[in-house]
Amino acid sequence: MSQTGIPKTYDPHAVEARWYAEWERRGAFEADPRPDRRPYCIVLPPPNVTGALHMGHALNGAIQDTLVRRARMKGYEALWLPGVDHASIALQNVVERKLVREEGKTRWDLGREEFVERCRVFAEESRSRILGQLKRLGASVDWRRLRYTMDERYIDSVLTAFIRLYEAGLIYRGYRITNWCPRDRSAISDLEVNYEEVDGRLYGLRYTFVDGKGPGPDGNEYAQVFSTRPETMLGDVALVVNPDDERYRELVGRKVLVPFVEREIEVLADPYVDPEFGTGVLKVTPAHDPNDYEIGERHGLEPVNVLNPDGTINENGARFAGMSREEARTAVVEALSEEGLLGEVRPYRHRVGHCDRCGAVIEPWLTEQWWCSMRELAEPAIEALKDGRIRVYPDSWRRETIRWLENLADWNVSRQLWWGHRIPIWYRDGEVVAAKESPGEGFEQDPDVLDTWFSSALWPFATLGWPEETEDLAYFYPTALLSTAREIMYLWVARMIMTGLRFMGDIPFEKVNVHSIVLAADGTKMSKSKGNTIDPLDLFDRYGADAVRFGLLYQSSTQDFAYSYERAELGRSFVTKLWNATRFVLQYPQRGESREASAADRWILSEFTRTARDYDAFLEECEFSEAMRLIYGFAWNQFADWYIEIAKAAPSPATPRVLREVLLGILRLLHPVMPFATEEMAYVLGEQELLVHHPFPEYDSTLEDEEADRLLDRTKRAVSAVRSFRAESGLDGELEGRVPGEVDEAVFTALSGVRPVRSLDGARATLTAGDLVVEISLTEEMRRTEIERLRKEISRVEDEVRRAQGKLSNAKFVERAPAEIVSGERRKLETNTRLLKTLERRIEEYL
RNA sequence: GGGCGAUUAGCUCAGCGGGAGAGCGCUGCCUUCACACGGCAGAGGUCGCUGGUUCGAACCCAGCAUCGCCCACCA
Repeated sequence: MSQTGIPKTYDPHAVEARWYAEWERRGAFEADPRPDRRPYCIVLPPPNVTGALHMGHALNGAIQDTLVRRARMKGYEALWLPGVDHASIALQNVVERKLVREEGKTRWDLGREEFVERCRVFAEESRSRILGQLKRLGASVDWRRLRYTMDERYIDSVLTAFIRLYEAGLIYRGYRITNWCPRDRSAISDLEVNYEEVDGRLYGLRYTFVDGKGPGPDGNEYAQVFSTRPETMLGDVALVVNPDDERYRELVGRKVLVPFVEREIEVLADPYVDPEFGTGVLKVTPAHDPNDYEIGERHGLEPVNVLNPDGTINENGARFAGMSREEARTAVVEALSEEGLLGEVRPYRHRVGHCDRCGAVIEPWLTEQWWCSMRELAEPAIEALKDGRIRVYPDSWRRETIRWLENLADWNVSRQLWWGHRIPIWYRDGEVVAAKESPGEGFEQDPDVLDTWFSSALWPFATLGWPEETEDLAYFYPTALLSTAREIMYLWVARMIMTGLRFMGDIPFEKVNVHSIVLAADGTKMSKSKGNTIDPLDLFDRYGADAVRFGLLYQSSTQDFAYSYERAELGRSFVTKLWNATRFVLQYPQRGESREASAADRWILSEFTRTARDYDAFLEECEFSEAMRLIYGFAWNQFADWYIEIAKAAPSPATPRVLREVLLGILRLLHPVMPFATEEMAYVLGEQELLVHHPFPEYDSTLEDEEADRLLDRTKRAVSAVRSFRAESGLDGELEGRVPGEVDEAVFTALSGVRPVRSLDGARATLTAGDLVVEISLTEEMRRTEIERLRKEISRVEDEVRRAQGKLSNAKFVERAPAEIVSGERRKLETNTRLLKTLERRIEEYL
């Protein structure tokens, strides 16, 4: 404790909870349509109600909160709209695992209704935890407007969207090869499959001829193909070779036998086959491979399905029926081997699809699903990205998204899950009706639910009331910005653009900020299984929410970054520094004179307003790291290190006023980033109004003062030169010296400890700092060391002169370099030449 | 197989055409009345490699190396 009665170190814990409650109590984050103000809206990417917030949420929360608080201070009616996502497949997975773990039951043991109820309850609990975490972060969201993808109005939006697309012919039902997850017993979309390299095997499979025409072209009694999934041979309906493959000309049209199932199939010709791969013969299993399905279509082959939804072999698999896919693979290979039908088995590294949610190996499988036709939806989205109506930071992601949209396949929107929005399609005796509720007696609803991203895709307008034409929607849509990690650019962002343009006739947001992914401290991805996750709440406890937020923004860029605790420490030190600056300013009387500002006063105001301008511009361009570096540098290195020191040593009548004004300005600039600590400091300073309601500092050209800037720049250099000299020579105490021209004499004298004298006789040190010279009187004993020092200085300045001369003597440089660069070199040459003469004169005098 | 990005001080990262920067760490001095989560002064980089463009390259271009990440139906 000090005389101010305020602790030296800022303690975030009590302060944070207190201010958040106060902001809420005063409705500081509430926003409603107001015609007299411009709207600014950010919709929070809804966290999944599956668990807790992670570092990505913390970073993105810090980004959004910073932008929305800044907009609020700038006088916008700023709405940050919160919400959570029911996360269909993810939540179902979590609940299913819990069920097995705690009760040893599956979802089928419970039945659909009971299971969905369990999901609902789990979501409820998880959701309240997440909301609490958002408050800890300081998120300035309007809690009155909290939305949930499973609340009644939202469900209505989802069903409306589905039905409209269905009626427009953009949603249709169709048999296709889909990505089937046997563990979830559901189809998933292309985007939910992760391909991983695995070490597998290529098995040689032999099919004996059954047409009695004798051996094949290679003299064998069989045709051989290579497959990574031998168990799928049970569903083979043909073999194919390339029509141009000379080796197999005679093979086309012959019949072979599929072992075990005893099916006779034909060898066909199809250009899809690559003669270079394996034997150049391919087996065709239309029900279990997308390419085979296409080949089957071309040749009018009937697919044979050999799998059950859970991945076991079905009745078409003869004696393998009932086995799991893995067991069947082993068994088929063994059986082939016994019958002499197994060819070469080679190790083979290839990519295998895994379920994004549960990790199970995906089975391409022929099923009937609901599809959303994408081309018509994608076109306007591509346009909006191309013509810049939607800007993306960084721009490279705009181009990536366009590319993705241009190559977009239809979207499988149905899932054979229980937790989610039930598809609003009803059947009765071959009749199919799209309706939110049962169209009448005897209708049965489609059992499937919608892809969770189908509902998320409507987020920016469904949360504002769509399909109703609400005032909110009219006022806040299109929203200002969407901030997200790039992982969900396609999964979510691209789809919001498509649905926004489709249903609202306008883009959903003007800007997209694609932020970094926060990696673990070792530079790898954080994952629970690796145990390298960092819990933001732990960080808040250790460093305070403001420090963590500052650290995250300081490190945020377009590049992924390994989380570094140092950045949180940096933030914490910064908060403490500001806290102590506040304590310092508090010692001054609140009423300051407004007249008689010194050069130093004018200088810090000039620096401040420029900082405010550039800082704001960085935030506008989502350059958070740059913005943090800038404000940190100003507050610490200019305001605290120089101006506060000047205020102590050489104050003017206006200094108390300027100190307070600049400190408050810094607090205002930083409030969006570090809301709690800055609010507390403003409060401690006696500000009546909540900082939340203060105006954001604007650039004021009348504060720019070139003369003061130049004077203080020179003064600071002169002071530093003396300090360096003191450190090197070990000279303490007061010195006598000549004040160089064009420096603030009072400041120079006070901070350097040099007492000004008119003229110096005898030994003296000649210090240089850029273009200025400081002379300090010395004792005779120091003459020797000064000569040494001067020699070094001379050699340094000589190098400078040579460098400039070299450049200027290059005719091409003078001719082709921009005029200001050339004149800049001339100026340097001049000042250094003058400096050199001075130094040489001194050394001559001493020798 | 395509595409994108990275490689800068011991560490984590900025800078992206005109003389190499920050934080942490390190060295020396300073317990001076805002702050030792501090002050002052320092040390420390042939900016991955090889070519090219340019009066001038860490920065632009090409190639190479290493490491990431996306996308793609080769059995």
